[in-house]
Amino acid sequence: MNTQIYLTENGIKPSVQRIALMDYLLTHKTHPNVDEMYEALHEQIPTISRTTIYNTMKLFVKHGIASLISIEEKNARFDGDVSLHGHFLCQNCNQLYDFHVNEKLLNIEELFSSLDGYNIKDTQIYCKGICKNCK
Amino acid sequence: MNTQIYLTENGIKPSVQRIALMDYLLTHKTHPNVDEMYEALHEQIPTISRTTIYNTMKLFVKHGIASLISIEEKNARFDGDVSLHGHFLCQNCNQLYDFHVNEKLLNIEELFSSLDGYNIKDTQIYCKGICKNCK
DNA sequence: TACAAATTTGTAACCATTGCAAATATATAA
DNA sequence: TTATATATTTGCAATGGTTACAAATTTGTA
Repeated sequence: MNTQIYLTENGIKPSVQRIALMDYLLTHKTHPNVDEMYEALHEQIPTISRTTIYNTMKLFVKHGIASLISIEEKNARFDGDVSLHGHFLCQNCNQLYDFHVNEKLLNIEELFSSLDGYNIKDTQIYCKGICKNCK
Repeated sequence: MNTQIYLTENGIKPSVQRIALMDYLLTHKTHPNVDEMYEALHEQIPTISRTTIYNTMKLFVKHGIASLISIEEKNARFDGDVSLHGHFLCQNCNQLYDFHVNEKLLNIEELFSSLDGYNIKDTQIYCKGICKNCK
């Protein structure tokens, strides 16, 4: 799917920087932080600034085409996959894994039965512990 | 239940500051941040410092008797209720609500079926949106 | 081409959190 | 009790991720 069209369809005017950032998110499932995106895009867009990345991520999150992952204390991470899935942070190797959430539990109404009448815009499921490789 | 015994049973040497902080967490379900705890305890313990609160919260979290809630970008919040439940942040009034998670879904194995072999120490479920009062 | 609006950029500030060493409190041994 | 070692607390300085802001650049439009 064309990234430029994807941005436009989601109400975001495409620019060189925005396209490059969304491309990066969609092709790197590493949940990058701002510094990692800066280092990665610096070569192809030498003038890119961290402020632009912060602004763009905020814009993406507002329009629902990126998720803010706040599982790490220090850094915000971002994910271009906005389908409901969980994130597991290994407290030993610091790697961040996606994990699948059983489809039959995706029914938010049932899972969060006490939130009737609340307008839920974003759901995040975080786990911390030790991963298989580090055990 | 006596807070001093509760700390001891969880491997934490009780001190005036630690007891006061755990007492505060257990009697105030407001998910306070460090500043709020500092302001609240300053009167009864005039010498208390923010560093002590940070250190103590880290200790509580490590021993599993408090949860770190990182749903807000700026501030860390803490919860003395470590049973699995969700947190909802209203993006309008900024209030943080607890919400009940259906008991039959508490089976982590089923919910997180793809995390077999991982040692899960902490699970957090966050939602953001607009609360009933603000709609 | 000229002008207006939107976007990007760099720098300075902000501020929550941590590092660190001195001060204080607590536990232990003689 | 007194002396000594250990643990805890404290205040201040430093860190570093994020944001504010205004200038510079790019884009859209007439």
